[in-house]
Amino acid sequence: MHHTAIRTPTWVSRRRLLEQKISDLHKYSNLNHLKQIQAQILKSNLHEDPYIAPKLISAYSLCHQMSLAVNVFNLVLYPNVLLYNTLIRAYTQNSLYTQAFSTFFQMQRNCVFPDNFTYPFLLKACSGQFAFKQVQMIHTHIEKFGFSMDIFVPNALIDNYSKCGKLGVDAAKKLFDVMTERDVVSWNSMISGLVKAGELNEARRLFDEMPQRDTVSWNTVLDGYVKAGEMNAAFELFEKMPERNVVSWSTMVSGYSKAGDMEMARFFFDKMPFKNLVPWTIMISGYAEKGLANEALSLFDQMEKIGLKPDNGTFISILSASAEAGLLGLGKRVHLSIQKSRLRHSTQVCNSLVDMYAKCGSLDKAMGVFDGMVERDVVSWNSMLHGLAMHGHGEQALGLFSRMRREGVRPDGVTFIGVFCACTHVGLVNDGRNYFSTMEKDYGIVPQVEHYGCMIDLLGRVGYLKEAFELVKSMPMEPNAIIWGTLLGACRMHNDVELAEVAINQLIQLNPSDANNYTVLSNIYASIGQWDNFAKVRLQMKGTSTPKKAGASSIEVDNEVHEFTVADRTHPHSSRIYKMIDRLGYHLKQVGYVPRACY
DNA sequence: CTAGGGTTAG
Repeated sequence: MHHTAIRTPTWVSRRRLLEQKISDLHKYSNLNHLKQIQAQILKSNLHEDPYIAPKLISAYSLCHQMSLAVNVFNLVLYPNVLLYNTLIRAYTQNSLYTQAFSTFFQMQRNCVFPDNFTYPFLLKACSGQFAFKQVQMIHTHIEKFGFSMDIFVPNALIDNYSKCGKLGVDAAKKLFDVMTERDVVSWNSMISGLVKAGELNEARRLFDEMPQRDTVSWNTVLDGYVKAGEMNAAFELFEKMPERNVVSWSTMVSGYSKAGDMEMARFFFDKMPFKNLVPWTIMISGYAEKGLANEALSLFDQMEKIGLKPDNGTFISILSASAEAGLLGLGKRVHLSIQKSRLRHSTQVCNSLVDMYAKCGSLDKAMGVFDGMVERDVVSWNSMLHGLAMHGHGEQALGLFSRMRREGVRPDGVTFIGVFCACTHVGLVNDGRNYFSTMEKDYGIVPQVEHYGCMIDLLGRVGYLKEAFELVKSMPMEPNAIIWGTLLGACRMHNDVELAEVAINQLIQLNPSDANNYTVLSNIYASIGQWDNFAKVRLQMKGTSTPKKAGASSIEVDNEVHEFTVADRTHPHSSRIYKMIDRLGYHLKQVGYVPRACY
């Protein structure tokens, strides 16, 4: 060997060094480190390098820094298919499906053609995220380019189609029927779509027709029975299965829990040969939903004791159940566990915490979590806004809305529901009307039936019944039962019998089998002395059935939830409770409260 | 492809 070794030119070594650093990026996910490297890349003029730019985008994507990732992308003058694929994948990794979708079309506008990787990134990672029309557009493009692809693409299309409602399932069926070659995944995806659409019989027919079935096929049909609440049929199928995995067992646990049979759920849970986080989550959330805080708490402790680390799904699921049932104690316990975990800064988890605290009435704690968040998305703002509005802090809620706009967060349709809810609670009719008229003009949000509902409630409550009714008539969509119900509520408040009759008749038309509506209508006729109409309605009523379960309120005392319905005397301290209510009623009347008139 | 999962008027 010569004593003077051949030196690598500096730019090559620098490039190699950078490449090495970039390859190691995923190990650190350290943002400062990343920015340093990007600066070096820019200095070396390597940002257009078809190998380096995608690596950098992926690294930023892993750090959830999509705006920085997009910056890298925008620096490249002529992005190629690899770069587009990387960006699409980065978007899907960060749950930004709309952006992934538009990037897909942007690449075609720029005459960069999708390759065999583009569709898998788009379809697989976004499975269940696209609306029917979007899947249809992707489908059209695939057919236009006429790729000769493996079975993966049609399978992914069926999967995506079958996750967007009835229309989607029909499209999936069509595609499934024309496929010349099908594997077990094609069948399973199709069956899963039918199960989701509630077409259980059709799903079962296909299942029986399959040339061969794997455990997924069995699990899918099992889930179909569970979703239909047919636990006996589910049990029968479960016993027939040639092989059961953790999903099969979890499906059974979930089914019994949803059916309210926690003993059977626990029986299956205890019998499972292997448990991952999912059955633990199902079981704990199941207990929580039913208000069984102690059972939920002890199981949560047990899960942590055996060394299982809850993931964000576990946290979110249990928190949502705690919020629903008002279990502040359980929620606090979960919060403690979150603070100790590496998920303490997860936006999704914090959003659930905000919602839980707000729904449990602990607004200070909700605000504390909200203020401590490193990154807030629109859901965070919506949760906090709605929490404030729900508990009567209308002004604070509207204040939060202006803060949201100041910080440059784009409100969405849900935000406005919170805003209207706040206006309703403070009685700010003019503000509500203003927000309603500007939401489309200034924010590009087309009012949906829900927004009309809020406005009708707002107008109706303060007695602007005519205006509320005009708004109902002006709706671009068919008013649903909730709209008429809201209007009816307003009529009740302000004793407008005529309009109440209109509303209730609409309700009966929409849902002729609901006996409740006939009762209300007959009471209206009774109250104005139209006894012939009263008799007519009572006669109509006889043909209907299904009295609904009475609405219930609940309160948590010492980790135990007590539920109450109208005229409930089942509680052991019932007489003391009613004595207290009477005293409260007396005091309320003293200060001028007039109970609302009821039909 | 199958089991748990964040905000939504009355």
